[in-house]
Formats: sequence, C-alpha cells, structure tokens
Amino acid sequence: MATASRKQREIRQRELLILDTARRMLLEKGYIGLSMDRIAAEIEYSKGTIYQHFTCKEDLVAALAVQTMTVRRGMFEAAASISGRTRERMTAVGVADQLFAEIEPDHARVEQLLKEVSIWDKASAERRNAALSYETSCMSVVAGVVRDGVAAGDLAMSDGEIEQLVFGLWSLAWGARSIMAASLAIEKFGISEPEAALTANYQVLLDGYQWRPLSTEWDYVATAERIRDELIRQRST
Amino acid sequence: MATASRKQREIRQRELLILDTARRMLLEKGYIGLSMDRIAAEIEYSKGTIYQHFTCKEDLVAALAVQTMTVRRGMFEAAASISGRTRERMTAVGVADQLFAEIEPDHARVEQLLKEVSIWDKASAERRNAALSYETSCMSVVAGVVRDGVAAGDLAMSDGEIEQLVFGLWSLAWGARSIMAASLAIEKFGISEPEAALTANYQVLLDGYQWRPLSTEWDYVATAERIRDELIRQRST
Amino acid sequence: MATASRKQREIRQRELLILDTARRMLLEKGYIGLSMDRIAAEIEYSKGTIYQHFTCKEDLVAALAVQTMTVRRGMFEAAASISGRTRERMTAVGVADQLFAEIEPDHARVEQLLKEVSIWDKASAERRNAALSYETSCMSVVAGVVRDGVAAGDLAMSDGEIEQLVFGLWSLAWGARSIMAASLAIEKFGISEPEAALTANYQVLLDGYQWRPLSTEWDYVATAERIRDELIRQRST
Amino acid sequence: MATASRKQREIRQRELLILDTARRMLLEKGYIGLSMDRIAAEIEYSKGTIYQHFTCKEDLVAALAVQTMTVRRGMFEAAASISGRTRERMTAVGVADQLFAEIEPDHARVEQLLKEVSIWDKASAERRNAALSYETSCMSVVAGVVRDGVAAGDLAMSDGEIEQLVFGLWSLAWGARSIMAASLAIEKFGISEPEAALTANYQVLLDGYQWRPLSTEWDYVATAERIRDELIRQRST
DNA sequence: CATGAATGAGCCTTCATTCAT
DNA sequence: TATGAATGAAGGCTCATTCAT
Repeated sequence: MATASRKQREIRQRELLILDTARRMLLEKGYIGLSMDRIAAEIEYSKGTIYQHFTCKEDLVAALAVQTMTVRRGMFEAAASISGRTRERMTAVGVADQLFAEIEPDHARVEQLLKEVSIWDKASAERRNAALSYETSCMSVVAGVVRDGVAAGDLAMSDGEIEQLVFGLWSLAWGARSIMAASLAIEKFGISEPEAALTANYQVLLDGYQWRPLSTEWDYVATAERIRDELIRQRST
Repeated sequence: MATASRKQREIRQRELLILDTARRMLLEKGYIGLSMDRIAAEIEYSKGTIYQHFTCKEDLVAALAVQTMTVRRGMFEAAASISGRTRERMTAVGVADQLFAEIEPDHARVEQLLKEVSIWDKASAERRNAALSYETSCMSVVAGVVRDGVAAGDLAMSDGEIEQLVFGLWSLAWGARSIMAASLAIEKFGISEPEAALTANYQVLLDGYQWRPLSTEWDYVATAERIRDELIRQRST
Repeated sequence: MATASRKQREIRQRELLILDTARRMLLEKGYIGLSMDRIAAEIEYSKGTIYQHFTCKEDLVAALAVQTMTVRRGMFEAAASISGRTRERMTAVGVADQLFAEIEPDHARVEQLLKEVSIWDKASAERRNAALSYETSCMSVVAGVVRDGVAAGDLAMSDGEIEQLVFGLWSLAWGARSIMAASLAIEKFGISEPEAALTANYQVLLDGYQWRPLSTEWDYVATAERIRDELIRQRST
Repeated sequence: MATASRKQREIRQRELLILDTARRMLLEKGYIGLSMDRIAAEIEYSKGTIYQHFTCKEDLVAALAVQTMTVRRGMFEAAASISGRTRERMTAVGVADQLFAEIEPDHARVEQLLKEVSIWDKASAERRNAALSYETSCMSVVAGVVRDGVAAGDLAMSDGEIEQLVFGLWSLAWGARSIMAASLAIEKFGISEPEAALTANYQVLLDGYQWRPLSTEWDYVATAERIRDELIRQRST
C-alpha cells in the first residue's frame, strides 16, 4: 500500500513538473513555441510518458489553464470573505487580483496567453467543464460582493447593472494586464506604474457607481494595504 | 514614367490583396492556420512573389497590425476633432472605438489576436517603428482631449493622472473586447449586451473622475448617437 | 494438483479471451489497427500478461491463424468422411468450405487477412510448424477424396493431376472469397450472388475433370443441401 | 518552352522513380513496412518532394494500384482482340494473365497485396475512380469474349451464367496467384508447377462449361504457345 | 505472476524559406 | 521579376516491448 502511494505521489509529482515546464515554455516562446518534444527533452522523460498524463497537446494546455484558474479562484474567495464594509470587501478582491498577478506572474500571464487560443475543442470534456466552472465562479464571487453592497444599502443598483459593474471591473483588470504584457508603447507614453494606475482606476470606477463610502470619505489605500498584508499572511499559513 | 507608376500601382494593389487574404485567413484559422502556401494559393500568385513584398511571415503579420492601427488612428483623430464640450469629445472617441469594432470587425479582431503573438522580433525595423508610432499617437489623441478638458476647467487633474485616465479608458475598452471575443463564461454569467455595458462603464469612469458635465447633468446617450451619425457621415464622404 | 489444474484452466481461458478480442479487433480495424495496448484495455488484463501468453505481436497473430486453421480442418474432415459416392463426398467438402465461411465468418475473414501479412518470420517456430501442418492436412483431406474417386473408378487421373485438381478447387474457393471480400467492382459488374456462383463453378470444374456421375446425371444441388443439413446437425452435437 | 518541358519530364520521371521505389519496398516489407521516410531516403529526395506528387501515403499507394491495373488492362485488351475462334481468344486472355504475372511480377504481386488494404478512403477521388474503371473494364473484356462465344454458337449460356463464368475464371486465377504467393504448404503438398496447373484448370473449367471446341478436340496447349509468342512480339514493338 | 509506467524509435505530415530557371 | 520545385527541420502522436515493483 505504501509502495503504491509512493508511485502515485511520484506520478502526481511528475504531472506538476510537466505543467511547470510547459508553463515556462509557453511564457518564453508563446503557444507556437510550446512543443511536446521540447517539454520531453527538458524534463528528461520520454514523449510517451507525457502522453500518459495528457491525451494531446491541447489537453495539456487546458490543464495549465485549469491550474491557473484554481489558484485565482482560491485567492478571490479568500479576499471576498474578509470582514469589513462591502466596498472594502470589493477592494479586497481587487487586491487579490493584483496579488495574483504579483505572486503568481506565470499563472497570470498564462491566463492571458490562452485566452486567444482555441484549446477547448480537443481537450478532454472533463477539463473543459472544470474551466467553465472556475471562470463562472470567479465572476460569481465578485457579483456576490456587489449584491451584498446593494443589500447593505451601500450601493443603489438594478439587477442588470450588477453584471455591468462586474463586467466593468473585469474589463479594467483584464485590459490593463493585457496592455502591460504586450504593449509596445506603454512606457513611451508615460505610464510608469501601471499596476498603481489600475488600482486607482478601480476605485474611480467604484466612485462612479457611487458605492459608499466614496474614496473621498474613506482611505482605501490604507484598506488595501491592510488587506494585502492579511491575505499574504493567510497564504503563508 | 507612366509605365513605372502603373507598375507601382499594381504592386501596391497586390500588397493589399495579400494583406486582405492573410487577414481573412488569420481570422478564420488563427495564427497557426495562417500559411504562406495557402495565401499564395488563394491569391494565385507564387510564394516567391509574396516574399518580394514581405521579408518573412512575421513581417507580413506585422504589416497587418500596422494596417489595422492606421485605420483605428484615422477614426480616433476624426472623433477627437469634433466640436463640442470636452467630455463630449471624449465620448466621441469612445464612439469611434465602438464604431471601429463594428465597422471593421476584422481589423479589430486582428488587433486582439496579434497582441499575444510575438512577431515584432523578426519583423523589419521599419515596420516595428511604424507600429510603435501609431500606437503612441492613438493614445496621444486621447490624452490631448483630456488635456483640453483640464484646460477648459471641465476636469481637475494632475499631470500623472492624465495618463492614468487614458490608461483606464484603454484598459476598459481593450479588456471588454478581449473578454467578448474569447470568454467561455460571459453569456452564462448574464451579460447579454456587452457593448452597451462597455459604453455605460465608460461614462461611469468619467463620472468617477468628475469630468463635467457629469452624466447626471448631461445626456451622453444622445450625444453618442449624434456623434455616431456624424462619424458615419464623415466616413462615407 | 486440483488447484494447479484450475490455474491452468484459467490460463487457457484467458488465452482464448485474448485471441477472441484480437480477432474482433483485427476484423474491425485491420492489421494496423490491432494493438497490444488496445487488446489489453479491452480484456482488462495488463499488457505484461498478454506477453506471458505470446512472445510478440506476430506470435499472437500467428496463433490466431492456427486457431482458424484448426476450425477449418475439423469441418473438412467431418465433410470428407460422409457416406456416399466419391463425388458426393467431394461436394461435401465444398459445402464444408461454404459453411465455414458462413458459420465462422470471423475465422474465414482472418484467414484472408493474414495471407498478405508476413507474420511467420517472427512467430515462434512451434506456431509456424502448427500452421504448416494444418494447411497440409486440409489439402490432404481433399486429395484423399480425389484418390478415393480414382480408386472407385469415378475419375480417371494420373498422380500429378490429383494435386492439380486439388489446387484448382482450392484456387477457386480462395479466389472467390478474396474477390468477394475486397473487390471494388464486383457488384457493379453484376455478380449478385457470388456464393452461389462459386458453388456452381465448383461443379463445373468437377464436370470438366469428368468426375462421375456428372452434374447432368446427378442432382448435386440436392446432395449439397442434404449434406449441409447433415453437417449442421453434426456440429450441434 | 523546351526548358519547361524538360522540367516536366524530370518531374514525371521522378514520379515514376517514387512509384518504383515504393513498389519494391511494398513487396519487400509489406504495406506496414512501406514508409514515406524510407522512400525519401532511398530516392535521395526530401520527404517534402514526395508530398508534392502525392497528397498522402494512401494516395501514393493508390497510384501504385492504378499503375498496375493499367498495365494489366492493356495486356488483356491486346489478348482479347487476337483473331481466331472464341475459345482461342478466351485462352489468349488466360495467357495474358499468365504473361502479366510473369513479365511484371512486381505489378502482379502489388495487386494482391493491396486487395486487403483500405487505401481508397483517403486517396484522391480521381485515383479512386480510375481504379474502379480499370477493374470493371478488365472484367468487361473477358465478358465480351464470352458473349462473342455465345453469339458464335460455341457456347450455350444464359445471361446470368456469363457473369458466373467470368467470376469463375477470375477466382481461379486470383486464388491460384494468391496461394502461390503466400502459402506455406504449397510445395510441401507436391504442386511443383502451379502456373501450369492453373493453365490446365483454366481449360478444364471451360470444358466444364462446354465451350467448343473442347480441349479433347483442339490443341489449346499449341494455341497458348502461339498466342504467347504473338503477345510477346506485340509488346516489344 | 501480474502490473502498467516508461521508453524511444518511428510514423505521417506541414511549412517557411531558398534559388535555379 | 515571377515562379514553384525542393528542402529538411520540426511537429504531434503511436506502439511494441521491457522491467521494477
């Protein structure tokens, strides 16, 4: 029994090794530069072994995506469940997003990279469902906080507007990261601290939606810092 | 001389044909499905001829990107130079962005697609510079309107904040389009009219920045409609 | 001892299971589609276990061939030992051949399929010898009936001609089955009942050899039917 | 112009080289042993070049089959159009068949080998049609001679029986060749001249069908020899 | 004995690029 | 200048066989 589980641990270990290697390769050379041959060479296992873990290239990449989503979702859920006023909790999700990009830059980048690649057709159904579920639940976490804001009277909003706000925050974050990663001109143009700019725009948008207390009435910079420390502390335990 | 210039026209014509074909292929089959062989077959010129126009595949794709940026810049400049209050002009740029996505969906999609592919290393320096310049000037157009807003007293803002605002608008637009194009979950989640949601978030952000007149004081929906008609009219002339 | 023999029975049982599975797979997907992996998956034993029964893929396939030959030989011997005039007995062998194709289509098809694949080089010597012996004895059964015909005065024939006749019958049967199985054109050409045509040609050839009584003097169709029923009855006991 | 046609000749030449190489490889190592890689290595051209001639492996093999059928059909037509009594002409086709196997043994063997392999699904439609047409027309040639025999009163036969006879001759020839090529036991059993045995069985079958003049009334051995010389002479011109 | 993870040679196919004509 | 045949590295994937457990 002990023997079997050691083997199993080794296998699981190797799966992680494959994924890590693939992720690095994806980041370095793009989707096109990611090849089964090269992964095999790098991990020093045979190609056949990789195919014992993943049915095809797409399946491997899908696994990468799912892994990333899992990490993100975990961080989002931790953030949303923090205590405080609803806009503080919304801020916390923003902090989580930023933290995710900062602590797990590879995962964050993979997320962007894979958006434009159609891997889901050939990936195993199991993995496809996992992906869909993770993405939906990330959005639901955010929507939940918004609804709590409405319930608490911090925010006045119709039903359709809730989704609109979530979409706005998501767009803002996603777009900013995308531009940071790929834009030729961003530094030339004079945006030296895009991450800070994103955080600021975040609060401006919430102000625009009149989510109380407004940033003129409350120090969200301090809030963000506090939450940040809190989330980091949680992670390390 | 007349002969030479006819020849030149033919060459230019063929270059456009190649680019159009490549763009369509890129959209239909993705970057991986784009092949020099297939382009040659479709345009009924030889592969060698294509290589007389572009030094390599990456150069061709870069040309595609530059072409797209030119179109976008043209639309942005037309929008920014419209008459009216500064926030109306800012709104106009938003309308232009939307119009670009609507009227030139192929160009807009190409823009997204190419963001994640590293083509600039192998593309000719000339082409790379062109891209950089176009992108910068798109942002400058927007920044110009913001500065005009500050100058007109419609908006109070420090220098750094101007770039932050531009970055915010850009993030919002880019992110929204990116999510629309690729997300698995967006419809599931309940955002049925993402384009309208984007427009709304646009104004919410400007409200957040306190750009006068606020959307509570002015009908930007009507403004947008007017400008939209205006821009379309201009294009057709 | 009892335990050992149970074990032995189980092993023999599993060998048959492997062969049955392989045969089905061979028929469904052709020789190329036959893989040790897939067989293992289907029988729910490990690949290693299969290799305990057969030294290599070729050996397994050879075993398949031998199995088929055994079945055919059994049917031939039963047919040849029927009572009646010698040409009736010869007819009986023809009926047996047809019955074999009809009752054991999988075996019959495997026989054809494996003719064109060179498996005998790598198969175990034991298996190769078995194959040779079975094939020879099938022919000997037929040759025996011919010799009986000569002895009975139903047929006038030199020694060499006996083999020629056997070869003729065998060619006719083998060729017809081969054409039925694989020809593109056979239906187009207008042969709608190839099995009946084969039976007829069978008798025509025997008439050509002047084997008495000729088909003009004796109703071999009735004979064939009678024998057919007889053979089927025997099988079921 | 001269240049272009030289190039074209070279290309056609190379196509033949590829086919010859593939045929040899097919005969030596069977269908499974036939690989694009090995062909390329042998002809000392690159793999890519082969793919400029044939769309895929199946297409190449189909071309092989078509080539073979063309040769056979040519020989059949020449034989059927010889002058003489109808059974002599039928005999001529038999001689042609034998000659085909003798002079072009590689082609004859390829025909057998490919019968059991399903290449037609992936081969180009053009080639598939060619194959079907060739096979049908080979049979039609034979059927034509039979009909001439009936018309000339040499043979009494209903319509359905004509196809039956053709099928019989075809089975006999195909089966005999198949057995010769692949049987383990044939020599052991004592058939030392299978080709002669086939020829003899051929005439026995025609005797069985009562095609006049019977072999007891006419020396078909002499006829065959005469025709054989005639066909060989024709070929060399 | 039974297992099944690991192997790695080999398969078919594609494609950007070059260069003789 | 235009062509398109030729290249050959590279890609994704399969599979018979072995061997430590």
